[in-house]
Amino acid sequence: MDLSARKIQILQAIIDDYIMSGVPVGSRTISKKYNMGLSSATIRNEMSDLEELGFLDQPHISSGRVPSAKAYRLYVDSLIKNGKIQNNNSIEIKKYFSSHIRRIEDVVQRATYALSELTNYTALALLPSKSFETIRNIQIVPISSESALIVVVMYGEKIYNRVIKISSNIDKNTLDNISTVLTERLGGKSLYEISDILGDLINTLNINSDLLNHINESIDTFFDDSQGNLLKTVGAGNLLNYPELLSVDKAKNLLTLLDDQNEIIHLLQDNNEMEFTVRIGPETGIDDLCDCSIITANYTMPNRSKGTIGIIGPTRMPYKRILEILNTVGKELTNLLDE
Amino acid sequence: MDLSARKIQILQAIIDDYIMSGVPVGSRTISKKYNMGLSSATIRNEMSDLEELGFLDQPHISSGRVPSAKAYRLYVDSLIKNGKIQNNNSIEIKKYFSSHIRRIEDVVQRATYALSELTNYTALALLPSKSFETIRNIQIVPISSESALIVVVMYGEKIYNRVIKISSNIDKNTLDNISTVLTERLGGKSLYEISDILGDLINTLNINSDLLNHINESIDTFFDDSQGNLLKTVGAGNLLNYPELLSVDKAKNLLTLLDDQNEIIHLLQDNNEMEFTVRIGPETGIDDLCDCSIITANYTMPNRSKGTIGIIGPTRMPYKRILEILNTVGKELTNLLDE
DNA sequence: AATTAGCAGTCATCACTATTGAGTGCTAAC
DNA sequence: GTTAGCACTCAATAGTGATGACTGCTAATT
Repeated sequence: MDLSARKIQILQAIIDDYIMSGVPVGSRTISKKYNMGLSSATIRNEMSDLEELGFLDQPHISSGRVPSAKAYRLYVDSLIKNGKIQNNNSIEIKKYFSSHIRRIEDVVQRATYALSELTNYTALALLPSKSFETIRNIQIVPISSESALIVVVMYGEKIYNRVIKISSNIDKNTLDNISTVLTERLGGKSLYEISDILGDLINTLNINSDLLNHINESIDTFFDDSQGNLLKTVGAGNLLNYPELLSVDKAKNLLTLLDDQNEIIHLLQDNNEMEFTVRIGPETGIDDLCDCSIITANYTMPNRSKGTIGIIGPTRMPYKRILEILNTVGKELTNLLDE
Repeated sequence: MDLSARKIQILQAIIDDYIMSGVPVGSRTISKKYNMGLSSATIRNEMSDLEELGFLDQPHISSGRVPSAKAYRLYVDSLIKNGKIQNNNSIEIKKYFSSHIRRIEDVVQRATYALSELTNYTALALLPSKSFETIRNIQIVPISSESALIVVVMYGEKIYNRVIKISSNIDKNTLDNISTVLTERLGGKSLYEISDILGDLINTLNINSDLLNHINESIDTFFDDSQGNLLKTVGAGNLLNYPELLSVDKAKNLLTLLDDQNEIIHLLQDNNEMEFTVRIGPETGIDDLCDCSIITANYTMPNRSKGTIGIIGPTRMPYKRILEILNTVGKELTNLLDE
């Protein structure tokens, strides 16, 4: 199973050539272009071995060979292991941002545009998950005699709010007091924890249980917020740039997949803390993506919660370059959010 | 120039047939299928006239005829003028909404999904323009010794907020007072008007000008909010369903157009208060859309501001059905937002 | 034992051709 | 004014053969 140095060299040449040309590469091409002092016949034998080992595929019997997902995996792993992914300083990412953009959503949106333009692939971005957010401050603000606004400020500047009905006999002072208590009790907690705490509060304080229930219900609905906007997608048209995805059916399936954000979100969220996650073809676990790779990097918010940014493109992809771009954009994004 | 009843009848038949079949329709087809007691030769003569008048196009010299944009225009105008656009009660739109969705964005997003599924075209939605929103309530809430949250509640439940720095010597009461004054002075105004008013306030009151300036700056940035999310797009993949748009170049251009939201936004915003706006092919004014039609309807928010919802598809489109669906969805959307 | 040259065989691609059929315009007859 | 008939056009389709880039295999070479 262990590959000889020569096999690796040949495999590398095939990968390089195929990434550049996009057409199956034959033994003669390798023999001539990458002069390693071997005849095409020898290359042929080695290629035959490599195919048997699962690193090469042959679209049809008299065509050249194409790297398999396994080959790309080997290649990408060696890139990452050998620390070949540096910052690509030639990339001018700053120019995509204007200084007055503040909201997290907008910063991420811009980065996604940047990524799509820089790579010419479809860029994806996942906003930080709510499960990392913790509450900083809660304030109930009356807006009419019968309604109030509950504002929940999270660490990291994210803000949720809801209008709730209140009975008209609650005055501003009472609301202020309740706000103070809630901030004390719920500060530092995540949205997932507060339902229980509020339940306790209702039992122990035994006041305004109506109001607290309303608040509890409101906070429950925070989870619905921007569900549709959790995922940004830019450059879907770029999918049509690549002949291997160009069959109408494939392209349509991919576009439909992008519409149904849930599946993609799950995929992007599952990135076990790695700096990069590279999913090649079948590794994505989604049938429609069997000819695609998804490469993602994480960015970090000041409150340590993590979002994900990445691209989706054909498995034939200049992985080194893309990883460098992603590295650069991810770091820059983290920096921007730090301000 | 005025068309005989017979010409109109024949034109109608051609439009109907072409909308259904998608292939250029010939004289014999009309003569046989729509038995109006005329031979194909007569139809041929009439078709020749209709072509000269600009209602029909001929893809090539020996093919059948295809309705021109002008023909569709005539058809659509007659549909609308004769009040043929009813609610299509067979359309189950309610099932697309679950009851706990509250935020405007999410309701509209759902409606957009619904529209895309019902029509099998690409659905677009434009959120109501900020210029219609008016301020209901302003509240400044301290969140730490050096920062406060300014919350601006608009009529129609939209809420803006920003974190601003405050000097630590401003206490909660002062903030409350300022909030009250601001609400009094700015209530009922639109975001566009307040800069001047705040300027006046700074001059006349001559207190806390620092804070008021901060607030002014913050409110200025409201205009940046969700600029990227003003436009919803669902079902881009549906563009690939229609052979007339299927050339790779065309499809790519369309997808790129959808990415660059500004152009579409302008198009959708320009709908001069009509119940429906139908733009056929060249009428869109966008080159890439010369084979597409855009049909939009308005929906109304409780605060009377208007958003737009619509679809984009090939010029060959069952206009009657689509207009009915749009009518139904638009009305339903207005109802939902009313609650 | 590894490498290479040579050769037969496979297969996608492309250009070319012929065929088919839907559709037109025109003219003469009804 | 309407229709029948006919010559003509043209897109679409299928079939053909040539081309060229491959491979796998075998026998010769190093």
